[in-house]
Amino acid sequence: MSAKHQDLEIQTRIDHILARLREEGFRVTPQRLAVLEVLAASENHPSVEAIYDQVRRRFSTISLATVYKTISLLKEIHEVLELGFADRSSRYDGHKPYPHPHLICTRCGRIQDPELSSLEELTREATTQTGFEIVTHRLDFFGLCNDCRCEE
Amino acid sequence: MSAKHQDLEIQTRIDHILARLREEGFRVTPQRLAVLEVLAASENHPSVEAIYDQVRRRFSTISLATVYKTISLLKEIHEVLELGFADRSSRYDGHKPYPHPHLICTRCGRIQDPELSSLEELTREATTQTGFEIVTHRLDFFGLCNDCRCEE
DNA sequence: CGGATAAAAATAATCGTTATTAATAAATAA
DNA sequence: TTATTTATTAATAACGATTATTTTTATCCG
Repeated sequence: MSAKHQDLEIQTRIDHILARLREEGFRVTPQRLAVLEVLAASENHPSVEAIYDQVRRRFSTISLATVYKTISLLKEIHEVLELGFADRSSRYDGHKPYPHPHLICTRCGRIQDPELSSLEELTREATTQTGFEIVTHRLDFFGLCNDCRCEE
Repeated sequence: MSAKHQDLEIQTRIDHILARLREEGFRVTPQRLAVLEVLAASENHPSVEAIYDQVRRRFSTISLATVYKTISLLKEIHEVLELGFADRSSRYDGHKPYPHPHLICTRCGRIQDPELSSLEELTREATTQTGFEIVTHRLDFFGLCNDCRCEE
């Protein structure tokens, strides 16, 4: 994928979220724009701290609370996906704000999105077996990514 | 399953964990016994608070910190599975202390264990697609259990 | 038993997140 | 445009679940 094409994709995503904010009656402020720009541009499911650090480079006076509030707002309008982990840390996905599987490298922290065609079948199996009406899910695989596996 | 049979199963589980504690060189104290008895008897993936409340009925002087420490110890020797959720709450499974799928009712909080045969296939798919060496996983389905679905 | 030392109780500290409040700025009306 | 309304921000206090600390107690093993 060319750099130009990627820039376009990012801008499209930003525009979409801006439209969603207006649509829901929320104001578009420089702080919100800065946060969602970081989320749209980031390829690495950043943490709140990582977002805060990035945003501060261009917006030195922004408050950490504002970052939290903005992320919370984006969650509310379903434009960001929160990945909370057992160790109480959270990472955020601003690209695909709907449930999908993740592969998490326990060595370098990298998070990758696989396309798993058999997930649908698995959901069906769970439904028929238990009588649950399944609304959403969360699926994480943990292990070593290709790079870390070779370095060890 | 008869009540007697269930009692036997619970006792077997308790004995196993006690053996594991001794094996690892940890002492068996009345507090630890009380906590793991609750974990072994509970069918409902209890929270720390729920365990604390149960234990206190028979052991009124036990400290909350002791409950935390005991659970942490049982995690360490891989005899309890912690399920940490995005809202920072945690529930504990003392029956199957290895990764397995869960169905969580978002209305009543009930947690059920399905047997999903296609999970193995899914893991294979993730491995071949990404080059990850998968070590463990976490899979939760959220929705309405059979009872709650009918009551709504 | 008795001593070494792990574990428990009580409580203080920690830390990520949320709530509060006064100041600011965006939207709207005049 | 300017005034007015009200959402949003910044700064910081508060919160709460978990962890660390310290003193006391109790288990284990010879």
